[in-house]
Amino acid sequence: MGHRVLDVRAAANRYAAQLQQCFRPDCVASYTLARTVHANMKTSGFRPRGHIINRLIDIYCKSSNLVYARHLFDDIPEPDVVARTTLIAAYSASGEILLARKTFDDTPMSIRDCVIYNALITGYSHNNDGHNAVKLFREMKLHGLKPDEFSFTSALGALASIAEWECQCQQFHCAAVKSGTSNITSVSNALLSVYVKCASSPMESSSTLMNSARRLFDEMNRRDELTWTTMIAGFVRNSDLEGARECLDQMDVKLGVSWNAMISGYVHHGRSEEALELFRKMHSLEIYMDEFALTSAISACANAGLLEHGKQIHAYALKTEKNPSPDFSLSVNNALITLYYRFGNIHLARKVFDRMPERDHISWNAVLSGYASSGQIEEARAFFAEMPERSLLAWTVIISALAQNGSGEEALKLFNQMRLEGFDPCDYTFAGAITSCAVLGSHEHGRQLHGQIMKLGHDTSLSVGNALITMYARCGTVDDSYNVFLTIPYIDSISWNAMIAAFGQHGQGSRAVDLFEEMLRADIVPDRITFLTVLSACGHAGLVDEGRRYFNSMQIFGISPGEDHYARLVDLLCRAGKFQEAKDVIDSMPSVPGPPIWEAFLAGCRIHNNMDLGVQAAEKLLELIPQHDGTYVLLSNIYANAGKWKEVAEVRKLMRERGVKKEPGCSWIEVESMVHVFLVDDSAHPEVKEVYNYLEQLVIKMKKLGYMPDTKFVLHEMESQEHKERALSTHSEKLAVVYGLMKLPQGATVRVFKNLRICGDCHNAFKFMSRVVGREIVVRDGKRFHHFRNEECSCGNFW
DNA sequence: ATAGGGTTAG
Repeated sequence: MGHRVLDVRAAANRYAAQLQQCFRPDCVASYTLARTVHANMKTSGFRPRGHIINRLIDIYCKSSNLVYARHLFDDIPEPDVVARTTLIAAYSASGEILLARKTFDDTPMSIRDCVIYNALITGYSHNNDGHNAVKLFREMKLHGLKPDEFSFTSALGALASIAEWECQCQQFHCAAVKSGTSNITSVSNALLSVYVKCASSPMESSSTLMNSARRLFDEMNRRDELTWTTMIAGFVRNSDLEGARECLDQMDVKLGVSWNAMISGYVHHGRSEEALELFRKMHSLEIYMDEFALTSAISACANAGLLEHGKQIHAYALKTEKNPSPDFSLSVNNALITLYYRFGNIHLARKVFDRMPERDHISWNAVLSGYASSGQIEEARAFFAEMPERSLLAWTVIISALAQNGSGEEALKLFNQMRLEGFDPCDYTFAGAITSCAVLGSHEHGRQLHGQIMKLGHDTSLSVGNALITMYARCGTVDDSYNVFLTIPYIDSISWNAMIAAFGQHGQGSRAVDLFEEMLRADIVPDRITFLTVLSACGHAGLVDEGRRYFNSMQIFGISPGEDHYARLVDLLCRAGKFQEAKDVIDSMPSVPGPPIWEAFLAGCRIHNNMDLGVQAAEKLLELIPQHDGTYVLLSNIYANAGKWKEVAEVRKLMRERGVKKEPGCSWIEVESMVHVFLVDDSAHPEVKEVYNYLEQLVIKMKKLGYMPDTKFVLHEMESQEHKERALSTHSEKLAVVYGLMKLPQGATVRVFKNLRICGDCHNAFKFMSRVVGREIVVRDGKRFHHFRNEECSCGNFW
């Protein structure tokens, strides 16, 4: 009997020693070893109990074999508090906070100790449930347990994630001092961390809290690497990069994370050069660079425009990836995707994405943004469809991308679908939807959205404001644009640009110029876009001298004119008939004039019926881009106006031979919204009638030539008439209506928005259109339907 | 048996 007890004891000691061996850095090896030891126990009939079974459970937990650990646990008749704590910690680490809680609740009060509380507090802290962590901290005191340094560190860690800090961090500080744990480094570190995190919260007064942190730091009698690192991160969070750098430089032994915190600080504040310099220093000191260092360095390259450096880091990352941890690739690869797509190399970005062993929503969003920002709308659409889960961001990106690429209808459809799927649009999403309305010229829809935006309080958003300015301008109510411009609290150069463009598009050149001058007086620095906008505004309003002057003033603002600026100047001069001067400008260009220049020149020739120069320009253009449909149209217009019908036919033949495709059709919603614009502007501009008369003859002429007119044709025909300039700036939408109606399917109904009445002039307009289209047009006005056919008009009640 | 630091997308 006594022998057997001794045998068992000896075996227990042997197994305990063997299990001790399992604790090695790599979990895999310890797990296999533990299984072997466990198997040996079974074969020799040894029943593990007490600390042996706890050890086993611990090893299984630490090697992510939770299920196995649970089986063992369930076999114990009365698991002690140690086994329970192990399990709670394991559940917490794998995010199973409810199971952790259940295990805790199953534990009898009598055996609960400080450690089991600590384990669950940590669990809540790791699972971002600060409230429950703090609640549990209080409960343990109520149960008569004295919180130790672990309790304080965990609870303080949790505190950083909740909002009502201001009183709590002081309270905790006092409690820690009272309990005598405050001079323990881990507690002070956690406290420091809470202070600096609170300081960076917008709700707190940052300087006070930062001072508390500093005082605590100075009073600490022992500081470890984490203390310094916390201070570095704290300074970085509060935008004091110099303070952070001082800390880093004072550290004798720098942790990897100390470098990382500093580097990411530099990246975050746009100081990419300094970030890369530190990164290089790390490299030369042969400090191991983990995925965070690599990620920050790569995004520094992306921000600083250093593609080659980024590629080098990529190569380095691949080299050191011999022993990849599962999430190594994730953040580094995400940064790489961003790097490549920002340089327009979406193919490389996609390659990185395709090779990733695992992807998160950031990877998906980055590639989607890559397609979107490079205008590859087809790819973006397909990619969006493939996405396993779509965040609000993904929706926003695809909606804005579609809108900016002219697919307003599809963008709005997606916007509605998104809301049906329960997403609440953010201001960026609304901006995308508003842009869609702008693209469609859908005034009513745009106004409805504006209403919703105001209700939800997004109307102070800059991006929404800028989108609204453009939308109202495109929909013909430039005064609404100006109202928005005056109302949004913060405006940037994009707002100014949008507003100047709005005036320009409406032929209000002098208002555009005035606003530009006001912008300069307000010390807003104009950018390339500003000048493009101002130059085209001058062009539409015939302000030749001003345009020339602004063009020459660009250098003062440190902007060298690009080809697009030259194109605007050429356009301006040619519209005014100053062909010689335009030619001189083209000759003075620093680069070889490309398509935009000749397009502007050709358009000018078209207006002034200058056939010789026009044909020259068109030849140059067709050499450069033989597939551009606009050139053929313009050229045939020039010939047609000179009565050279044979040449017109030749141009059209050439076009067919080369397979030049026609522009895409007009969709239903576009028609709907344009009719709206048409009706609004119609009453405001009585001279429209004159335009109709001309159009009517024009269409007849075109049909004689054997083809259906399209928008561009109509527009350019207009320009050759007396009222060309005015017409171009104010009537283009109305002409687009004609175009839209021509593309209407047979029997389609045009809906008119109910706050409009169909009155005299509109009747005439629709009558005219039905003649153009050569068939009946049905217009719905509230409940009433109007039928317009050739000459007469009939009216009836629908119900 | 339990604790504290850092990162990427519009």
